[in-house]
Amino acid sequence: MTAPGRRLTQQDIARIAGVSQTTVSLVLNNRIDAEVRIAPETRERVLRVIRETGYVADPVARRLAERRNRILGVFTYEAVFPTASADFYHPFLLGIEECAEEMGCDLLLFTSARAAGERRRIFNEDSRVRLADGCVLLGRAVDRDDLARLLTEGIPFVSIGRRDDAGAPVPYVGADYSPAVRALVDRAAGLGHRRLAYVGTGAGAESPADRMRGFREAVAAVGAEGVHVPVVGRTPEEMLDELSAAGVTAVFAEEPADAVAIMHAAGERGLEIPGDLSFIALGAPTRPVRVDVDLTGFRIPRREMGRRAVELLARLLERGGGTPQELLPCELVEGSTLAPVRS
Amino acid sequence: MTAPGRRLTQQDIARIAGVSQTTVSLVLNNRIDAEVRIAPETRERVLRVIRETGYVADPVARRLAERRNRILGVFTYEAVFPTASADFYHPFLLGIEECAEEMGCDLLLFTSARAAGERRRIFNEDSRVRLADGCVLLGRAVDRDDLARLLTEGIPFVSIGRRDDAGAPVPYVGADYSPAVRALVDRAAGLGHRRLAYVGTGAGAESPADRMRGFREAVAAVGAEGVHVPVVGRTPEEMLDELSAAGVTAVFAEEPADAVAIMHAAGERGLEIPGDLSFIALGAPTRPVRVDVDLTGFRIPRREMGRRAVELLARLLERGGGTPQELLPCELVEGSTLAPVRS
DNA sequence: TCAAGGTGCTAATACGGATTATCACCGGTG
DNA sequence: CACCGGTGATAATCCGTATTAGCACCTTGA
Repeated sequence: MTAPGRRLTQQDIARIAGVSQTTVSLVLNNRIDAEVRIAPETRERVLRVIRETGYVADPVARRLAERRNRILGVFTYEAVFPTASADFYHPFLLGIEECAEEMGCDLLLFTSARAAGERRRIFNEDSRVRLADGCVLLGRAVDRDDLARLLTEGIPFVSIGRRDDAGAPVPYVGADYSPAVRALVDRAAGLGHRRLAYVGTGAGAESPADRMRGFREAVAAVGAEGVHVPVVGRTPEEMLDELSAAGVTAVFAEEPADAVAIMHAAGERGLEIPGDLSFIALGAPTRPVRVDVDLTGFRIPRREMGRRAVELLARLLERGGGTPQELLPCELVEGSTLAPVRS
Repeated sequence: MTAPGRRLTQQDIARIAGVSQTTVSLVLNNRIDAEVRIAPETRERVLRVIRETGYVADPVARRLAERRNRILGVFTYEAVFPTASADFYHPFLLGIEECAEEMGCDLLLFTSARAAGERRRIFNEDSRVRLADGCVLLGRAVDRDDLARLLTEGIPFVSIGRRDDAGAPVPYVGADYSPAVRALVDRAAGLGHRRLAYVGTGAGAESPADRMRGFREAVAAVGAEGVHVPVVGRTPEEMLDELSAAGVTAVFAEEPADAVAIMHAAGERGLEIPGDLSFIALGAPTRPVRVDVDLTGFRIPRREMGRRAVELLARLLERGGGTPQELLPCELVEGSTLAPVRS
């Protein structure tokens, strides 16, 4: 039926339908401007050939000529289908896929982006970001230089997760961590907690920084005392020691997995949770962990963030201009690990 | 540094360096064949301009000139990032991504493939399969007509999962279910089981049919008795009734989730597992299920299948021709739900 | 009978880079 | 001095699609 070797082109369609390549292009793009006219029967004939042959325009050529191919790129610094953090990224991708599907766009995963043995970079020897109309960035730590370059090169993109300026404002859809953390601190304070701890880095990327900021502000506002317990290179037991020594009654953990680990250590020491010690998880686990309690905290609207990012990207592509920046609210999760402080 | 409006082209570089666009291209591609020569000083001059301007070749134009995308399509009949069957498809995708990454290919997810409200089809009004160099097919039930059309249109593809001929042989990477099931039946027979049951459809798609075939052959070979217990529209209790009535001592379940459900029902009736009733799971769960026992059965080499599919597709694209068909062995899982039959 | 105006389509070109065919030049030969 | 082979570069094309300018052809009206 079809020639096995070569891909069908408009030229082929034109030849079969007995018209010019131009006509095929015009029919395909439904150009019925006053400028250009195609007789209904010609149009039908061309459409029939297209239907019969299953012709599809080459997206590359299309992109070269038109600057658009209805392909949205998805760049992730980590593998898209990882084993470890699958649960964390999955909802974002779900949202992205849903929205792309609704908009009739295909998704291009830049899996080729890794320079041999190294970390993925958006711009490697022959970066292919431009194959897509625009792209969505996903990943905990987005390279600052990559961001800057995306901006200066004018490549349309939306980052999932708030990003500070990188020479210029960065378009993003983020989770509004600060108010969520503040609300939880307020609630803890309302339950009598006066010595609160923030467990985590609280810095580095924007999202931990946002949480930390919310924590500090709220603690100051309610006149409580807040301590920062770093987590890198320390065992749950060590952290628990520090918490106990500081007389902390409510633990705010950046990473739920840490909360779980410390809770476990606390349980081993005979502490009751939340009676003796309350735990608040600030987000979703980024490493695999068995969560068997109903942690108090908030839900990162990951799926919605994915959707929104694609929506904003689409808007960027259509109308251009502007630097969309949105923070989506996190929904509080009641849970059962926050209780009134023991008198 | 970078021109704000337009992107630099080879033409620009050529103008600045005082050479032709051809020369720039030749220098860039390091063409030092005997055919083409560039004087060292000219080459240096061009390279300097490139360095100074930060010029990078437009990958789109590049792809147009070569005849390939280095884009591999991934077509899934269900959403790629589903909530329900995530666990089942994930390993395949993991393998696909790994391999694509190693080969420097990007992955195109055909998210646009769904006709409004309907099931996904490869060929809908404006199918975009041809966007990619070739594609990998994933999904339990692959549409027969779609397969046939892929074949007649000569679109390079590899199916994950064995497929029967669809007018012509279909390229695939499958799991070798039959021998795996046979081995398990042999083992059960060796433990004294004489009345075995196959729980599942055992037909429809190729993979259940392969399992059923393995079951039937092995049962016949060892001179045991095999019953087929259909599963559609029946409760675990009903199936358990049938199993008991037939005096079955070993249950081979196509779908581990069914095994778990029936085991649960059996437990409720005071049956001991595997003392009173053995269970063998023929694969991985395709619906979310809480598996708290260590099921005897086999492991579908999903990740390997994903990898292999991409490898074969790559080979198909390079050398062309041939219809690769491979079945990867399933690794037996010892587990703890198969025991000697009670005397 | 010829300009005016509309209709239906196509030739030419752009997009940015890769490739092929060709060309100008120079020193050395017969 | 005509010829030749090697050197260094370029003009011309091509890849597949979109767009623009323009060309035949047909009707109408004067």
